[in-house]
Amino acid sequence: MKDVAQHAGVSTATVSRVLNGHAAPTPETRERVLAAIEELGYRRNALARSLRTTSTQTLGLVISDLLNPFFAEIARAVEDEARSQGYCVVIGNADENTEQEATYVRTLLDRRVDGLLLCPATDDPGLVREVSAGGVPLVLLDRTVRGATCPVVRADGSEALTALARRLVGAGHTRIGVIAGPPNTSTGRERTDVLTGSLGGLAQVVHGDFRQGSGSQAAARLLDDGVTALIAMDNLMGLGALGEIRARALQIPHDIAFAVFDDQPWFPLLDPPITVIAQPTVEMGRAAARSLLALIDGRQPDDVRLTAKLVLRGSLGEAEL
Amino acid sequence: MKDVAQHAGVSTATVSRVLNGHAAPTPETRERVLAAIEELGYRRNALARSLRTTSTQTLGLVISDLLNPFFAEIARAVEDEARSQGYCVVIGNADENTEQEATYVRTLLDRRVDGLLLCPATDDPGLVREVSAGGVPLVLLDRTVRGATCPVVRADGSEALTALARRLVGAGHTRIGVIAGPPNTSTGRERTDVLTGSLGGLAQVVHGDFRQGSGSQAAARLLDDGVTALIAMDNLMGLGALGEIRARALQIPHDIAFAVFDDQPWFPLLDPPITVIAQPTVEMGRAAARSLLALIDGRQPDDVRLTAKLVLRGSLGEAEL
DNA sequence: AGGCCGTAGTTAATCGATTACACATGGATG
DNA sequence: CATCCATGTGTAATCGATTAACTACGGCCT
Repeated sequence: MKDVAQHAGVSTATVSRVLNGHAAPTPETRERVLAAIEELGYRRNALARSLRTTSTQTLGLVISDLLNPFFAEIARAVEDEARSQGYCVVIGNADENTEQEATYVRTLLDRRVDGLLLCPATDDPGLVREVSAGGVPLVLLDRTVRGATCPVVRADGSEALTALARRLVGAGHTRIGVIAGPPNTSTGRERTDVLTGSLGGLAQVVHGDFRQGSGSQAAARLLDDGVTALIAMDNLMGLGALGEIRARALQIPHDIAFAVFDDQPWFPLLDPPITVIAQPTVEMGRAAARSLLALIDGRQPDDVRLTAKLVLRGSLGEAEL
Repeated sequence: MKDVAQHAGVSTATVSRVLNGHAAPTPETRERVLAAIEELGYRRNALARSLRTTSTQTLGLVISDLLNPFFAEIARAVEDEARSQGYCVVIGNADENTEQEATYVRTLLDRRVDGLLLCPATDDPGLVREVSAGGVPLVLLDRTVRGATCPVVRADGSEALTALARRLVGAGHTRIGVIAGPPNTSTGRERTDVLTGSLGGLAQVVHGDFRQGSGSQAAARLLDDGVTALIAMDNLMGLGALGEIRARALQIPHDIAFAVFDDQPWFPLLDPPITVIAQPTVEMGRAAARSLLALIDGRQPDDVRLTAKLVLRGSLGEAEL
């Protein structure tokens, strides 16, 4: 910057003013400065700027698993919204691992992100407290924690799940396998509670960890137990379950009715296409980013609760008639 | 930091020494400092540190499309490797868009990443030159640009593609539809050249843009033209093509032979399972991160060329006998 | 003419770290 | 006993920006 100033025959203060679009500089000086910048190929050091202004124009996003397309879509949406407001997003991948999650959150705080979006790996409020204590704006996304005091953005699947339950019961299923998420995550617990609640005593629950492997194992257990319907509580466990179903050469829906929480572009391509509960991922991501930016802005955004929708495609068989 | 120093009755220099594990401080002073840090909940400002040391311990990764699982896997691998060496990764999503790509690259440079991994959207060397001119370590990943002078990490599909071509020809296919990537990307061009080359005059090529929509459109065109085999040059276009095939109620492999470049976890679940050319995504990501770290370290890593493998699963029909 | 004001630009303090250099202390050496 | 060195710590310059406070200049009013 000193070089630019010298080159243009002004002081660094003037260069800074030009760069920040302040009122002061004459159009003529402005020109000279811009020319010097151009000529020297100068780019301002964002680190120094941030140090001085205590604003990085950066949001942190810590998600549970980058390989899960659900989170990838969310990340994408967050990024879009943030960029449109001049913010940049740093993504941290916690891998459904509490320790890695904490490490990432701390790294992001150390780098002074202006705000943090977190999809907590568990419902333990420890980490959230730590962030709040540091006074950094925080919004929870998809999942919440016990006694959360910050804004939360999530999808509500209750309606869709009860509708699904009603159909299964109506079609005469009496042994319904539920591949549930981890009970120490809000989404894992809530979805399962709603579904088993509406199924009365017909549900058989096995807990997985929101990953493919646990999906196949859970499916194997439940199929051994003789269930006639299988519901996976997220797309990765659904993928695992489908693998197990295929390995046993079972026909959907004839041998087994099947549905998944989370939609994926390839679900309609299966035969039959898979019935799902679709979450509005893009809207979730955008809403979360907006809430966080509002918070950074000093406003106090409300919680956002979007609704997930049951999409019937055929994998439930007669339950869809 | 001043507070910590005061609290421990030492100078900031000593605090800094403790923090950086320098030899100097007495075990006893060290203890006092650590206690003060603990008590005050002090966390050091990474911005200030980076400003002074001119090292951010951060790698930039600009990928073409976060929603493409191929890139998501790569990102994941890069991140793993980087973290294991104490580096953090900032991901930028270019969305197969040159302008957004340039914006992201510049943002990352402004934030003084220690090195940059780039999956270039086109083979235009402009942006690469700009980065090199700035003296920032750069490694290209998956794709290269014309006249690249920096290390490149990619997968070589030539062998797999010729093997695939041989099988198609051997099975008697005479009209083979190729859903190609954009000709201004190295992967788009090279894959297509190899395949059409080994197919003699039997190939019919339609160019897509590595996204789902273009895959369905290209498939529609080619199917209208009466091809008996369809090869998609990446997984998203493959997804689109499958949609079109399904919409027309065509049977694979009876009505149409089908294969895709890129593997995906759900390909084995289709009926029949889809034959693919699988790229070693994880190894690519790790290798790229390693190369970049070597470059940052002042070493001069070689280009890395891994091989993609043909995985036969049944969607080619008799071509697989 | 003298006082006042607005404008364009400069000087220098500051953000929070790192680190070269200076300094003090104490034990070993000639 | 003076000298020297090793060791642990403090002082202050520095990284590259922003910005409050100040100066210089010219015109306007009375």
